[in-house]
Amino acid sequence: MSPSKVQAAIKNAENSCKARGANLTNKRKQVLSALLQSDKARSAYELVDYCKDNFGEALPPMSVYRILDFLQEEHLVHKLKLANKYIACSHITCDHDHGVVQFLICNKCQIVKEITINKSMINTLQRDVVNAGFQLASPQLEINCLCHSCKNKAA
Amino acid sequence: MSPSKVQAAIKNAENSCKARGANLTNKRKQVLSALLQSDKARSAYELVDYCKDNFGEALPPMSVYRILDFLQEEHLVHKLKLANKYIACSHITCDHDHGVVQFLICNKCQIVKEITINKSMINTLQRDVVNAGFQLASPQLEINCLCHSCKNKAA
DNA sequence: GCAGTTAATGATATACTATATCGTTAAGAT
DNA sequence: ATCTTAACGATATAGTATATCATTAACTGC
Repeated sequence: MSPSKVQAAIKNAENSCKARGANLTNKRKQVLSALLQSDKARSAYELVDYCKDNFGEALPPMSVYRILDFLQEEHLVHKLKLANKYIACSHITCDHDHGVVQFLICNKCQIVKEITINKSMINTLQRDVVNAGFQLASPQLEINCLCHSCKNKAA
Repeated sequence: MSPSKVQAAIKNAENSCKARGANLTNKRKQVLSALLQSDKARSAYELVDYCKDNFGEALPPMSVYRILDFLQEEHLVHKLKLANKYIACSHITCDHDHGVVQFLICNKCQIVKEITINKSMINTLQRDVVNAGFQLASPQLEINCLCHSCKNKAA
């Protein structure tokens, strides 16, 4: 994402936090912008390194985890459990309705692609899940995939 | 699963391994039966404890991981990445066609429920994924859920 | 402004998940 | 019987995450 877009997204996030009575501090902004700048998901320890390299901040892992918790509570960041990595929520920069977004995660290189699928599909799935006595944690699924480039390498 | 069913499943697994030129050793059987006996997914270290308690075997973690790798290669065990835990593949005990099985994983208690969904749904998803330049690693999805019991506790 | 309180961060320890590597034992083949 | 490979043991270490207690910063009411 371009620097100006990152700045805009941070500004939006700041306002959204303020509206909820929360405080987007400098360090929290750093972690969020590290995720916004990245085209792929980052692990907590990668964020530690990133902040050290780019902001000169010796942010310890514990702080990064705390900040990630905060950002998740504010719905600014999402944890991909399939990869044990974190991404900035896409709605930060684009809030008009795109349908239902799903995460495709490459099992090899862990690049993440977000695709939109038909809403009725998720509704159907949701019904099946409820019939089984469960409920969806989120309409966004994490889907184990292989990306095109890794598929070619594997061949 | 009842002890007799576990025994039957182990027997099937043994034959399937033999047919593929692999060897289902005693320790591998122990790990597999630990998973078959469980109604929920188990972590590698839980399996270490289970084998110690139930078979008197001091199976070190490294061995359990090796055995899990083997069992996955033989398609007897599946790793749930959402939970970092392992389950016995359901087709071991029941091989007739049930449609497409999906894993519902409770984010709180990590109980796992397998449900069957309409095959056309997965086909549609698959098409979307391919259009995005990716491919599904498996038709079985891991789905972040909340189970009924944990939902009630939370309320 | 300042004491009291809460929010944020620092520091340290430790748990949990997983892999790398090298050595040893057991099983099967010629 | 030796050779070879598969299986397993032992140890070290990497990677992910949480618990806990101390300190600092920010905010509140007076």
